[in-house]
Amino acid sequence: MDEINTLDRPAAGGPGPIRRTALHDTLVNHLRDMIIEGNLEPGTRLHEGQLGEQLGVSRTPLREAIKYLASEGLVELVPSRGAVVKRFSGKDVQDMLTVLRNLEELAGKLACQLASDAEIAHVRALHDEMVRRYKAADRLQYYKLNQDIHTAIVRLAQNATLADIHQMLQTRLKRIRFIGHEGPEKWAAAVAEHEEMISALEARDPARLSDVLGRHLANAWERVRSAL
Amino acid sequence: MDEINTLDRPAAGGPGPIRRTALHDTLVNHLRDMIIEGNLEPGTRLHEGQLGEQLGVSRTPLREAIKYLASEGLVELVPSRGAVVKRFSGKDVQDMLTVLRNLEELAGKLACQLASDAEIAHVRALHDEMVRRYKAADRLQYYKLNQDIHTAIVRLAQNATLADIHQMLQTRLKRIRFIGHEGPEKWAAAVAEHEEMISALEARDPARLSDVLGRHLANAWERVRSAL
DNA sequence: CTTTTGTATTCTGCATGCAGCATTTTCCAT
DNA sequence: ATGGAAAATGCTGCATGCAGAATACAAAAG
Repeated sequence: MDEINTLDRPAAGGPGPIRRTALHDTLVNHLRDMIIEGNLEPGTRLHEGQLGEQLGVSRTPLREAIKYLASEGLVELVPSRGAVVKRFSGKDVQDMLTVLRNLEELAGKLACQLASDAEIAHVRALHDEMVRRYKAADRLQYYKLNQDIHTAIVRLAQNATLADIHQMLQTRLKRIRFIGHEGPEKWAAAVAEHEEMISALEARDPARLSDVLGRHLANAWERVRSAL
Repeated sequence: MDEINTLDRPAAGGPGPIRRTALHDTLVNHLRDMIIEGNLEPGTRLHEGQLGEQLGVSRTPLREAIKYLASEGLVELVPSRGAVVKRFSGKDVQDMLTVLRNLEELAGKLACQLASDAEIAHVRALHDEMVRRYKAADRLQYYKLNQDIHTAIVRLAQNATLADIHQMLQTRLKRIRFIGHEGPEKWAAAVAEHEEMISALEARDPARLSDVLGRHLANAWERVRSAL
């Protein structure tokens, strides 16, 4: 049992006037996590009554959260039959990676012009930490830092729309990447690509950064395709 | 008074089992149109009671539609204060156009490989019709066909994600473009660019198509920037 | 006249109730 | 036993009700 309303209240007496997160946001995030982490598998029907009871909320805010996620593309609305967790085909994933690749290539170019030295240093720090996790074979933290780095580079482009869409695609793909467990040699290759990314960014070489980001995501498809 | 429930019922006795559009979809489309066409200006508060009465629906489905549009980025949710029509700054528009440009460049490349001759001919037909509207100085239909052509080209890329995101950005920008009334010479230039697009597509020249689509959208910024 | 404080109103957020559609179960005929 | 119709159940979709927050208003103090 994981009632959501309890998660909602922040520790009392915390410093500063912490604005209590609206239930809507909490619900959306919670459901999104459940989908990404596989607690709700693709094709699963989102049962309003049952889910609501499980989360400790009534159907109304739950339905609103579901509509929000539908617009995000994580669930599908079937008239008179509720909502189901969207299932992505192999081609869907390939299509998403194609777009993601193009967006990151753009972000790379922009980042080289717009990023400050401090920001680049921060990305380098993330990278170093990721390499440490890699050497420790800590897959979970490695994945997390990996995504953080991509997100960070995109943010350097200082384009809100770009960042939003990138985040959306990243979220949709998160579940897939969770599954795709590449072997040691491909993992090493991915780390090497990251190293090259950072160095291109530090050199502020847009063409090279864009190029390596593109290759990186092209390879990503190879890494996840086996998982369908 | 434009009650939405009446629009909902299709003409009785029509051929085939026409599935009645769910109210949710109807509401979303209606609100979207109201925002795009400027009936609801940026910054306007979406009053649940008032809007609901005006449209002839209760607050519940209306709230769900608003949440959907929020995820789409057309409205902004303010905790405990409802929803307001999102206002886009000049930089926001510029950012959106930057991303749109990149997406269309990608679509152009893919379209050249994947489109059938018949599909290309269809785009050409749209273009010819658009030119007729241009010569007739029918701005409204010209705009509509203009957007249709861009949408059609993106569809040729056969990438659902690409099409979805493109559609989303196109929608957000629709309102802005509605306002941006360029002078005769810029209008002529836009038509010329379109002509070049179609000819590059017919020649299946990815580099040229990508290039002209990019220039076209770079110029689009010039055309709307005055409207802020 | 401006600022502030207390009150009243309005609106949002969430829960619940009810009607209609979908699905499942039951029962009868073959 | 099997196919099918009809009842029964469960669920979604929408409307309404109620509590609490936000805002608007008004009166009083500076």
